[in-house]
Amino acid sequence: MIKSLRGMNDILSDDYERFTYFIQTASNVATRYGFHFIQTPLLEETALFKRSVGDSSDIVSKEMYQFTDKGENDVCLRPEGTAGVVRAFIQKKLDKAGGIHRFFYHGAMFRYERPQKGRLRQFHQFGVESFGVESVYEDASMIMMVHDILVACGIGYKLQLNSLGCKTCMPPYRQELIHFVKNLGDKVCKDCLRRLETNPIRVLDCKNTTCQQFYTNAPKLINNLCDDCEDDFAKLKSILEDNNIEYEIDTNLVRGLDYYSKTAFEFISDKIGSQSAIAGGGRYDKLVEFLDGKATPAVGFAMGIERLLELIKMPHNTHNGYYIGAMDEEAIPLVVKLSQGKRKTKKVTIDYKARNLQKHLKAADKVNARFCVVIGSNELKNSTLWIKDLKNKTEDTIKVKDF
RNA sequence: GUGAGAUUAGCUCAGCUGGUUAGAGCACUGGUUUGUGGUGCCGGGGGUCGCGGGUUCGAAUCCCGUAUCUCACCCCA
Repeated sequence: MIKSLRGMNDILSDDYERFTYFIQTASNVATRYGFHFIQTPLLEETALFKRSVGDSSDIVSKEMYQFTDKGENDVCLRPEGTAGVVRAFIQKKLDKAGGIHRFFYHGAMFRYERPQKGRLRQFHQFGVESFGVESVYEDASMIMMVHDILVACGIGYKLQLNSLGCKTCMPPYRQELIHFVKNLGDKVCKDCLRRLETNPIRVLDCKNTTCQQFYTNAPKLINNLCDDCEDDFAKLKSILEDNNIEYEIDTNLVRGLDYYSKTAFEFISDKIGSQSAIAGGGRYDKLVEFLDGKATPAVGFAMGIERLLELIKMPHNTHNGYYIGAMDEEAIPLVVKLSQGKRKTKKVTIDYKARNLQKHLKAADKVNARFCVVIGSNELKNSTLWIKDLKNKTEDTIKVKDF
């Protein structure tokens, strides 16, 4: 038997219902915030991700589905959504056009990782990107949008907030931290030593308890922000408070992608295992310029759909549509004909075999039909239909032409 | 990439230290003799016990390998 590739799942029945319900709910919220749908290719030039996400990240250095296509192009399946949207934004010359451009997207992302709960090789994200707004109000608006989407889906969360600083305050801080950790020598774990080379800020988040003891006195970025970043962060907090969004400051929160600056946030859930991040995002003011566009401030977020599916509370499925069946072989053509008419407006399930009434009622139940219509010899003779409302438990016999 | 556990019917699982034709519940299907469901009764189909080797008179059961899943690390949404 041929099986799907590792970490690549089929989405069907209940999962698919929740999947589309989420996409629809999230899209509606994004639309109300003034965002427009954008679809970008699944396949992009590898260089796009190397430059935007950053060579140092695991995502780019070891998790990409990368290959050479028949035209000798170095390409890869997108591991995340932002880079493609930024590329499209620049390619369509919207950076030069100026003004504000707001997009949302959803689709498959690919990372060659070891699968576990909430982590797949092909997974789906819903995300938004906003270009041209420098104000921290937009950052707050992003967070409120995630809040609205999660609330609409009945999902509880915890919001963690941090500021990653900017070109002015981040690099000096990073040097200070590296210096601090290097002074500890080999007392810290080897993961931390590796992080020093790749993403030094990550050491603060190390789960090793002995490492944590050494880091209690480590310098914190939040105390080393420049005036501009400091002001924005304070403002962001007050906007969220004004709008009743609860948050906690997590000075160890780091975004794994190199392009983030200033606002960084993560929505987490304690109900889905160790892969607890259900949404993450922040500001990336330098990325457009970095990808050869005209400098444009930007902010965005992405949500992991598979992780959310476990948490979504769907509205209850109610009785809906018709079930039509026959108790006599000769009535089957009529069943088909009636269903074709009714299907112009309603959901109709039919059975091609003659069965007794009990079977039909059971089958109608099973497909969650509101009405069960049955044609027997009596009905056939009188040109009538027997129809039962399965919800209100009432029944009636009506003329075929009145159906 | 590292460590641990799992894999038996469509699903959830039982199957003792290796011993006849591998079981249950649910699901599916047929009947319940013209006529009332989601919640009755009686029957039926369905498994190369993840895959490949090995040990043995004999393997679902023991050993090795491999794949996948789960959990944790790592990473991140």
